[in-house]
Amino acid sequence: MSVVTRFAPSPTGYLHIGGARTALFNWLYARGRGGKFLLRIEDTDRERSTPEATAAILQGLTWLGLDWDGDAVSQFAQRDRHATVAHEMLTRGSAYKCFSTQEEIAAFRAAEEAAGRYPVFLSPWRDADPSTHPDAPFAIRMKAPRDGETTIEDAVQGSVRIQNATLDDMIVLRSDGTPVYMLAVVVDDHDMGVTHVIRGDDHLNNAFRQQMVYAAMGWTVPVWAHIPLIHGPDGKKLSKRHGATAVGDYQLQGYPAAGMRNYLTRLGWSHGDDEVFTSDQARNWFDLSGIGRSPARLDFKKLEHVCGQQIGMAENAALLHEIDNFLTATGRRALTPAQSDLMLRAMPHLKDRAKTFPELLEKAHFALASRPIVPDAAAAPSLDDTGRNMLKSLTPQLQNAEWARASLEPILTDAAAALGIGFGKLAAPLRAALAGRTATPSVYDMMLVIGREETIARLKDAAP
RNA sequence: GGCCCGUUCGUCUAUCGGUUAGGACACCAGGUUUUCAACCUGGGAAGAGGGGUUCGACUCCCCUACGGGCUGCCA
Repeated sequence: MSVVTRFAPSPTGYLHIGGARTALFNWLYARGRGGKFLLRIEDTDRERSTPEATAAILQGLTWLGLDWDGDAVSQFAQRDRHATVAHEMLTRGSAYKCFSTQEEIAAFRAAEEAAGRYPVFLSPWRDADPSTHPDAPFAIRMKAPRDGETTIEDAVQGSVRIQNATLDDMIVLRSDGTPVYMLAVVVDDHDMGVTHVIRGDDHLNNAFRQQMVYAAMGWTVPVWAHIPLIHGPDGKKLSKRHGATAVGDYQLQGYPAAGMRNYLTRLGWSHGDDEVFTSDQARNWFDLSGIGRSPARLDFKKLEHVCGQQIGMAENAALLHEIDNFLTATGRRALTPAQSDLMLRAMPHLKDRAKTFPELLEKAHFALASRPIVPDAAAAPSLDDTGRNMLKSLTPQLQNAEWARASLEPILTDAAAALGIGFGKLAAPLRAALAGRTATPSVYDMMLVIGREETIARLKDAAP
């Protein structure tokens, strides 16, 4: 049996980090098994669903590199099919027409709660004769078993059992003829051939009722896998006050998608002691059995560490491409061809020193800036009289040097020795002149990347 | 309130009855160093509590505590 998974967000806002991880798990599971990963937009709540939200979700998935098979399916578009199934349940006797009004039900609930009881509404129409109300509006309720128990075999949580008596007969079709989410999910999952339902823990309780719909229709129940939710650093449910909860926020802050994927994959899932891995490894290793049972907290420090590792592992050209996208996404000017060229040559010296793109860009300043190089506040003090004099005596020696690290190194170390100072003292003004920054790659690497002419020109700019 | 789920270092986790309870991030100390990043060495740091079962429990069972989820003609 070929694996089919899906991600089914409701388009009521941005792509939440928790949703992103759910999508990632589904994607990983399907992609690692040559299966399909489908996308369904649960837009049946017409009040809250917006096309902007749908676009934001697709954009977030795309940025994360989670590609889906086929077009995104609109749940709302399937409403007729859902209604047909509800009526079929009626025909099969696994559902019935309920003429109780919402007011009656609300009143019942209020009374039960006031009496300190748990309000399970038992419709009086379950076994009544519907022909007594030929023209009255009705909702269709599923006829759920009243006794016994229902068990869910969950790939993460194990066997979960519930007493059927605690469940009421859920509505599957509203009195206005529209289907309810609980029915729509089951019908859609069945129609789309979904074999594995991997979703948040918050749906675990829903699975019981959904499983009853599968049973009523004689459909094959998918493999359930309810994964624990993500919590904020304080252990509470992740919310806006914890800072970034939208994947778009992370993109804008310059975290690499590969790092996000790696971190999110490892959050709540493990493969022995492996912490940093490639996408191929993630796909090959990912399995439902490695998913933990308790909620995990977001740890930004570890996220950054993993991102740093992923930047270091990335191909130079791919990194440059991502930086271009980052610049565009944050509304900044794209790199010129000349800047891209220098950036590419500088990349080997940059990618091991940065955890995020802004950090990498900052360290790439020497390659991106053009003369005259204006030192920032931290670098400027190095270009005092002493510093400038050092540069003045150094410049002529570079004029005819062979432009390779092996020959530049003795020149600089000898120069420092001649001045009776440590190399660090010489490197500071050099760094300030070449980059205008204090955090940069090695001075040798910078000189080699920008070349002799540019190096000497910058030194002369700083110490005329 | 009821039902369901969970609980190993600060955090993410390994362990699937027998380990000095391992790794990673973070932290502390030392080293290296050309800034940043990195790197090397060392260190502190955990089985929520209580009962069982067992020769032996982090591991299996029960209770309590705490945390979370659900409890709609929302999704």
